[in-house]
Amino acid sequence: MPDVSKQPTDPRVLRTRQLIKDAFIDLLQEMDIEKMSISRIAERATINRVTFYLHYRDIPDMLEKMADDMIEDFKQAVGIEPEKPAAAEEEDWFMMLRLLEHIAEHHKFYKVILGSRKAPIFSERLLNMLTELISARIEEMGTESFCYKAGIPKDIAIWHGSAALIGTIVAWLRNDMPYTPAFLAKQFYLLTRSRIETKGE
Amino acid sequence: MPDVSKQPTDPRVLRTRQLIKDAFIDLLQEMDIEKMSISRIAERATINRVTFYLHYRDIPDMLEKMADDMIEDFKQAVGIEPEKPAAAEEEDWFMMLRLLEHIAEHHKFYKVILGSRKAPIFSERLLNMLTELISARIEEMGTESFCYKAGIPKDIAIWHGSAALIGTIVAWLRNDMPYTPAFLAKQFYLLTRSRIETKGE
DNA sequence: GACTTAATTTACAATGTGTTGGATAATTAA
DNA sequence: TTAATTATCCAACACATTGTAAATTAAGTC
Repeated sequence: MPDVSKQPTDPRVLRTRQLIKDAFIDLLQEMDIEKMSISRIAERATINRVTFYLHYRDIPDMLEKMADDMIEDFKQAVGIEPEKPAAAEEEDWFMMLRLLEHIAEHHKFYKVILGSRKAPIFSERLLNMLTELISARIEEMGTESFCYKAGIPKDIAIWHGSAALIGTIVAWLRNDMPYTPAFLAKQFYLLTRSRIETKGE
Repeated sequence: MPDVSKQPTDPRVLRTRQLIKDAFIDLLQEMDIEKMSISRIAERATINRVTFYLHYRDIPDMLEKMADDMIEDFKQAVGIEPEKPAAAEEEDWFMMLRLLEHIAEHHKFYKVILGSRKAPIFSERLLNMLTELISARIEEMGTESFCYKAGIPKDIAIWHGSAALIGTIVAWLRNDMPYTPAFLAKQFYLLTRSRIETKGE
């Protein structure tokens, strides 16, 4: 069994996992995930089927670990982890921009992984992450937020906001990104902020 | 092969399909859809495995047809089909209410089918339906709408709105409906309408 | 160059798939 | 009620995929 630790260094392991990932993405464009099999993946990846089992228990396990990696890359790219209790106001806009730019940069991957209705795990994980993010935002704002003033329960606002965010991104990807990240970020900012600031009167 | 037409009348057919549907919903609560097999479904439904093939080609086909039925029931329950260019304003609120009440009435079904991240087909279909719905709404409003005044492209507003709607419903189901349909409809109305009316000044 | 570990090869039992042909039972029409 | 139709059951089949085990080969590390 190859190194299970997060960051394998052996080039053979890296190569194999990359081959598997590429093969999976490749196949996902051709067939439903239902018809996906370890045999097919191994064949497309030009590795022995048994080798697959040295890295993943089964396909769901593979998806799980790939989703882990995705979230990891995502957080790092968008720069969420670090400090930043945020400068509120425009900080949201910048984060949204970084987020969309990161997706645009790897759109080939994200379109297949999120856009196809085939592997819900990925959208699911991203939704969870964004939910935390938005949740933290709203929490930060406290009595400043629109929800508070309008008496809207926070959790409802969070459900609404995170679903709108991921849904907009997915639709944007499915339509082959007809707007620039900056433009879309601006529009989303308008759609969202108008709720939080405007009515506060 | 049993009657393929939309409304089979033979009680044997109705019984079998109901048994399959119940077994499927039942199994979905226990296991990932990945581990779902025709064998298991047939066993749980207390029908012969071969009988399954008399009704559905395979599992994806079964999901497809069940989703068709769901959308059909949904449209009928919410009463979308008929005329009603809508009285604008509060009409939205009433539709949202009927929609949530219908879901609440069959929450056992919808929670499993939508709430579990296992059968994306259903959420997908519902999303499409709601997208059409919201799309029509925004189209109706024309130059009255917030998007128009703020210069937000319609499609972005539609992506945003429909994703927020279905996402909120799914989250509501997953959390075991902590709010009444009426209350949630009201909150959603506030979150949405504030965008469309407020900033229009 | 020796050691370590990944990947390959071959093999096997177990399970699920999709399709037969014929028997049985329920439904419907005469 | 009888006779028809037709859904379901049953047994069996070839086939593919799965998950695991052994021994071997190849690549990477020290």
